[in-house]
Amino acid sequence: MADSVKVTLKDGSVREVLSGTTLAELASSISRSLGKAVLAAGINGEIKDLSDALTEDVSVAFYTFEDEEGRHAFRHTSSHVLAQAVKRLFPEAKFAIGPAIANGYYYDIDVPEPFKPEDLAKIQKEMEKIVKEDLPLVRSQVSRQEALDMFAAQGEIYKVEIIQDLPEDAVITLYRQGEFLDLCAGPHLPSTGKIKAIQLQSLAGAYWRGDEKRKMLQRVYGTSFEKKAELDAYLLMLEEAAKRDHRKLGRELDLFSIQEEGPGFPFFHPKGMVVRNELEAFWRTIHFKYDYQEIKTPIILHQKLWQQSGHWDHYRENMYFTSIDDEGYAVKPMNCPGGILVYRSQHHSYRDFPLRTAELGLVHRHEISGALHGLMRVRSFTQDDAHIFLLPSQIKAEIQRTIGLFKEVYSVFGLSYHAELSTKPEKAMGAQEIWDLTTNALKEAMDEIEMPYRINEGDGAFYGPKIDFHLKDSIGRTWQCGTIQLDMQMPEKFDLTYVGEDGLKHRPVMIHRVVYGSIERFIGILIEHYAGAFPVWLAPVQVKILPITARQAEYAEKLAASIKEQFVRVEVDSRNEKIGYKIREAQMAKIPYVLVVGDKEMESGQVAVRKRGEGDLGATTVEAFMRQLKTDVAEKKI
RNA sequence: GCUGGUGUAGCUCAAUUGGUAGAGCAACUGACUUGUAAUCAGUAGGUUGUGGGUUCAAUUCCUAUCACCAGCUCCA
Repeated sequence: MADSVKVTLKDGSVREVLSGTTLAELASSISRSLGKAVLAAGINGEIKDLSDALTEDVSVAFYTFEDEEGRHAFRHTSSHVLAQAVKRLFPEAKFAIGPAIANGYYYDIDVPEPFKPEDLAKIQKEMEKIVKEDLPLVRSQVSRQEALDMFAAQGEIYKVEIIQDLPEDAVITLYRQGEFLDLCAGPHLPSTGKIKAIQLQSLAGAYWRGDEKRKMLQRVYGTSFEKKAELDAYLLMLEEAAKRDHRKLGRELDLFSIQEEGPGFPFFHPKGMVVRNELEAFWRTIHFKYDYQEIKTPIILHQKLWQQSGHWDHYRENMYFTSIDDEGYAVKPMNCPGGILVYRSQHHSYRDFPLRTAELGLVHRHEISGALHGLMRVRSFTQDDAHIFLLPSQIKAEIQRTIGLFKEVYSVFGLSYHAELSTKPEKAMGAQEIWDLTTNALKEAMDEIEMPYRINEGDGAFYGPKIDFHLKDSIGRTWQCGTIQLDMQMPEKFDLTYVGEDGLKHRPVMIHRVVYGSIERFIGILIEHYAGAFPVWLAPVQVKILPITARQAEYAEKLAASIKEQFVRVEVDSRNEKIGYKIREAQMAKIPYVLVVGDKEMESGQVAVRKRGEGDLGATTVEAFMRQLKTDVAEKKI
């Protein structure tokens, strides 16, 4: 071992330190020069605990709260503080896992009595005490047997299970802070005192190991920041985000409702229906452009169809059934069998491929009550479905073409998304070779166009692998919207054929895909994305005319009539209210254009334009205003 | 479905230890005829989610049930 080692820092500077110097020691001097606390460190690109000692020449990067790595260590340590506080207050508590997550951390804890909301405040107080105690986090390494014995002796059955599941060669480390000891890989902060602002957020049940057959533990969610001001800003941001909640805006803007008489079955009100119809109109235009043909298939179909499709075996618990003339029927949970029957009603040639049939199909699924969520998760929804029949050789190109369509649609709304490739689930139909083939086809198609994606193991449809497109809601939860599913099972089940170049019958491949996903969910996403302020082309009311007094009422009505003639959604507010009041209402209704007309405008034949978000733009001619409006609509902007 | 929480007027919320419900906004009526985010006054509106129970008395306590909220599970 050398007496000194060279440490190369992120900025390229090199320091020479005594061998055995810990990262924490080095960090404190870095911390002073940076003017902020160092929370984590990476050696040669690998995250390390700050208590690690330097024994050879390395390059070191230090992370502060501004870095993902620093924040992660910060939150991770916070979760240990949470656990310690719980242990002090509830000595009989057993601990499962407590990771750092996107904006905070949680800990899953087994307590004899579920926590009450009041307990949160108590726990938080104890956490603040632990922070004040500024307990150092000390790492130690133990053998597997030592760890098992220790946790078994303490009755920490979950820790024992975690250790047992670790790979044979795993390095097992423990962290001690004061009287509290936890199994953990780290990294952690050097001491609890670094955490300045703590906020416990919520309580929830969570199954141990995410398995609904195992015990439900108590999950405590919290967040923490380096400064109180950062915490306050974050909480304020959450409050603002909550104002965008589509369930709240849906009621305030009178777009839709969900009533006790139909849980999970949304009602679309006139204003919501405008948005929906515009989305459908746009959908039809773009599908015309991409060479799709539209069909419509029945909502209720005979049970034997669902038995043949495999839905009876794989999806029955989510379906609604009925009987007609003593025969069993089911309400469709998916559109594919209908699309297949349309395909099968004719002979097909390879020359017609890819054959793209689209359907805005209303499906019903019995989702469990706890899963329902506004428009995002409902029991009755319209999928903007399409079934594409094609030759195996056309798969890659068609997948890429479909991804192109998706990108075009999402970009119109300025939505950001991420893609996931979902592979074979446990409850799957078909041979492994087919799954490998189709899964690889999807991978290849994406890799070739450099489409980034994650892999979601075991989450495919029962008939094939899929690419899912996830969009974010106002508080960052993601919802699957678009999906492209490759299917070689249904064509087999339904004995679908086409006549090939050789004059013989062959089996086509099938792609199922939705862009919006469900119109309902997509509208929910859009409401939150736009915070209810829809662009002009989608706005339920595009123009509101406000006469200042009753004198201009007639002029306003005439104006409205001429605007409406051009298929613009216009309303007049001729109530006897002050102009300020009417403007306030129009703004709160998030109407993009307000036209104020008083005596001046009436005499000159003009309108005073007030644009949402920009305020009073002054008077202009009706023609000039209409030109602007039409440009907005045509460009689908603003 | 599970764990916890919530349910009072159209909306947002009140109602001391149990003493049969109030406010603001919205609605309606009237006055005011108004120049860019709230004019004033008045009227009406509730079997307190629903069904049981305890009690002289229940919005309040107990119980069942429904719906909703957070999360888990499941999924577009």
